[in-house]
Amino acid sequence: MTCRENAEQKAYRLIIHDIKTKYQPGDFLLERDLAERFGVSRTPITIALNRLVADGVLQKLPKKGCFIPNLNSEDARDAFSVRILLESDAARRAASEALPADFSRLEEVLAATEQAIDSDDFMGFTFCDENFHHALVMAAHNSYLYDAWARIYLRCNLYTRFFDRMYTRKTPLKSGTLAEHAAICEALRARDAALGSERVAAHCRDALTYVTGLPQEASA
Amino acid sequence: MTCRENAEQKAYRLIIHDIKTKYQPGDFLLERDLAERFGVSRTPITIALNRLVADGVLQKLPKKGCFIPNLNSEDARDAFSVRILLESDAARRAASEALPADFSRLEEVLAATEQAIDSDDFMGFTFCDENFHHALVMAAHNSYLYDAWARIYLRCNLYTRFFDRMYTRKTPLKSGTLAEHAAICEALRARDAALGSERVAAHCRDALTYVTGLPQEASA
DNA sequence: AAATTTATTGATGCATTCATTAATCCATAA
DNA sequence: TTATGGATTAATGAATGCATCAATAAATTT
Repeated sequence: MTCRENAEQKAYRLIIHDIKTKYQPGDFLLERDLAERFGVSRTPITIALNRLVADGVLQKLPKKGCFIPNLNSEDARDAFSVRILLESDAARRAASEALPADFSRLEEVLAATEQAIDSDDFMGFTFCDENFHHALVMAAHNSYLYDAWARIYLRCNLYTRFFDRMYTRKTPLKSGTLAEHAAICEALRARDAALGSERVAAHCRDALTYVTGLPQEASA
Repeated sequence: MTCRENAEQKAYRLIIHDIKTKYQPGDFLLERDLAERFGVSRTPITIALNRLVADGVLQKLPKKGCFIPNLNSEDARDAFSVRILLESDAARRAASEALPADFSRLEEVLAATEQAIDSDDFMGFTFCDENFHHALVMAAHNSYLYDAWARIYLRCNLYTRFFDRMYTRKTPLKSGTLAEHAAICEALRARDAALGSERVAAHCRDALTYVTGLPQEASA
């Protein structure tokens, strides 16, 4: 059991949170600043930043530091195409591999999503959305697939968050998302691999459209 | 330009080399030992080890350290299935996206492979084999796809190396590999996405068979 | 005045030191 | 003989200090 949280793990988690909510493309993340704000020394910050560079979330210049990369719509398409490839394949596998516990988890998340929508809780909705996709890919029961997917999903997610903030959307909490999630779940329960993977692919394409179907080109 | 190599980058590179040639599943990698042998302090070693844990190459126990995970044939199948998914998709994209420079690079590697086989140079052959697959995925011109692929390829490669060493193979340097690589290249030149991706998938399945088609179950 | 050189500043890169903790060994008692 | 408990050891976890380098500002030269 990995019970207590490391300083490095804490730093990793908090930095991701800051990236999602505080920083924007082009910003440099200063080690000393992060260390002071998180109440740790520079060492665990350095380690966490290097992990994020390896994750592709940050870029790094020697002796200059780590920064949020500038992203264009071509990047978004490339990233989402990999996510679609992995996540639709996960659905294909989940259709045959998912266990009762996986379905329970998926429907637990669906219920929480519904509740977040009812309470008009945007943060809660976003959290549930992420949880659903994680639960979906975990239901494929392939840890290598999950690892690869989780990385690209994190990067895709950052795009979405940046665009959300750029246009200050507190989206209408579209119940469309919930319906699509439920439809995916239904296909998996029916053990229909082709339908499940196609519904996931379509759902991810929607997410890409949500990101790129906007006036953008904000960066170089 | 990222010209000179970092202590951390050096550590990362040398640790991977040691994993491929020196350590075996179950072994713990001691930071002090690595630091002394590489002539650096513990700090860059710690960072490199954490990257390798994030890569999935190593596992980590709190206050115990990093070790080579024990792998079974189910792991190998799961890992290779992800590699097949990504690499065959890369071939599909490369069929339409590859530029003249990409074909030049691929054929340069093919020539080097032939030379390594002629000189009965096992190390050189292995190096060329890796280079071909890297060049292939790079020809897809999707950096996100390349990142995801490179990670899973590294892990698959480690399996192969471990089994090579476990059975002390200095394989006959099968020209079969070269022929398959050439056939893949040919399909890409013909801009035949379906044929290219199928040939890549078959080639990767062969690699999986090479790893799992052996008396094994050597570990828990 | 413009350009080039130099000094200052502030950041990362890395080594070192201290703290923490898990495993081992050994002595002692049941 | 076996189990238990404390001391020891050796490893990671984390903080600090120093070196290095890049960017900026200032000063000097052309």
